[in-house]
Amino acid sequence: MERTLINSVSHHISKEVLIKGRIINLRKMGGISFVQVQDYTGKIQTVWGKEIPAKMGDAVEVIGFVKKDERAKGGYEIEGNEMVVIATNIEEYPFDLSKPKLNLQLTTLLDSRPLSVRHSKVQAIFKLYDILLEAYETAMREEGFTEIKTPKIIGAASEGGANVFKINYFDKHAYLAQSPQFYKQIMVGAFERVFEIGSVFRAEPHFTTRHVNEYISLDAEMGFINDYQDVMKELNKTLVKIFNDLTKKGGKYLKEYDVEIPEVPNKIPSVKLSEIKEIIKKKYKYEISADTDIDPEGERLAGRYAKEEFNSDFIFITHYPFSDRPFYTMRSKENPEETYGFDLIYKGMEIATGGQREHIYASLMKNMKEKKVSGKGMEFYLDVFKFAMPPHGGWGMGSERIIQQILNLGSVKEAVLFPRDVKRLSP
RNA sequence: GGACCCGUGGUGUAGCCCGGUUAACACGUCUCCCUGUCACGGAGAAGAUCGCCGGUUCAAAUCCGGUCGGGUCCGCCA
Repeated sequence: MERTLINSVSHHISKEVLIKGRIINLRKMGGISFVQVQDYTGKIQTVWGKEIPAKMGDAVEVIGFVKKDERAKGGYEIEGNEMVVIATNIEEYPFDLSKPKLNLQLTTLLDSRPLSVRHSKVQAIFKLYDILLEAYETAMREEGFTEIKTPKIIGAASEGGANVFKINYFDKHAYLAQSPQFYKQIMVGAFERVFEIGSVFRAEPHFTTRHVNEYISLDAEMGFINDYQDVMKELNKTLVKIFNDLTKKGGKYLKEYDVEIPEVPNKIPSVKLSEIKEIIKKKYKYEISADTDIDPEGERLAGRYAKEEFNSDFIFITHYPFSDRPFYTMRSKENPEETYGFDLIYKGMEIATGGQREHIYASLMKNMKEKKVSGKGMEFYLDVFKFAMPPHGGWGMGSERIIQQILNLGSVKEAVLFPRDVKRLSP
């Protein structure tokens, strides 16, 4: 007998079907029992008037008659005739999968990830993430971007910092890429518009709910731009598409977390860093010192300002000082202490960084000198600027942070299947 | 790197400040009852040397010291 997938059971009313899946709820009521079975397409209730050979969590095959019944969730159920246990638990589950909420400590949730991902509320996170990845890819392709994959084992740190993992590489040392920056810029010279969905590694010992040491960055880089605003417009357009898709295809997953996604504005408000500091000081009586970047509390307040003033969950902050940005950032023509670099704040948290890059070889050299970047090991990158690189820019966006913010997750680690942090290398 | 916080049955918590008979509650597990449950309901049972070591005390989950493990915020970032 052919297997029927649970989401198409309704097409087989009054017929006998075979379903396969996992028992995710089991209610014995005496003479009648209800067994909820889940496969990769959905859940359905099966009803039994006899003894059931399986227990909670078992993988089973069920043969039974499909009938419409308003008493069952979803309106359909299967009157079970035969149940075969395909695989059984030889140990007790460490927590109860049948409850709508798992109610676990983050540590427990992650330690038992192989089992906690079996809970539908946990699955919702990763189903939504799946939609996000597809949406980003589709949106970028529609805009003429070519998907690239760049090396994650590299010979020199792309941003000079000390925050790279050093690894052994045969008889040499190598580093794990903390960004595809150099490679995506190089590829602008070939394909003009490129994007990458890939892992980045950061060796920073942070202990927060918004950091992990390995995450998936949604990168893009585009050429022949007029200015940094072209980049922001493109990112804006991409976000509109992504969030539309998440709303359209992710409804049932969003519902698990009781959230709705408001529309992304067609023009996300944009404020200069120096201005937002003034606004936050005046409006919320919170002062950020003039010579530093905006701090997390400042970001939260910037998010609040965007909501109150523009009814937007998003806000761009532009013109970061050159001292805070990497050497390849294009400096402002009006004020060389400022750059054409921006951050994107979503619901009070930074989710993307981008900007226009310096494409003139001589200026790049000058900037490196000022920042005391040696350039050793990155000649392959620097030299490409001797060969007519067009004005260009791009962004890097934290994919897991988007999901964290959409679902209001307590930690970004909930949005990473097997997160890596200072303490966690397993599972 | 700086500051703060937490370790109690399988899970989530209470008790700790103000030391005192069988360490409490909820969920799960096991046994029994239940023909419309889906946070089912009812009756009963098992399950914890309170992270570890030492000290104070007649008496320590509780107070003190050490140690190990973990977390949060800040810095930095996505």
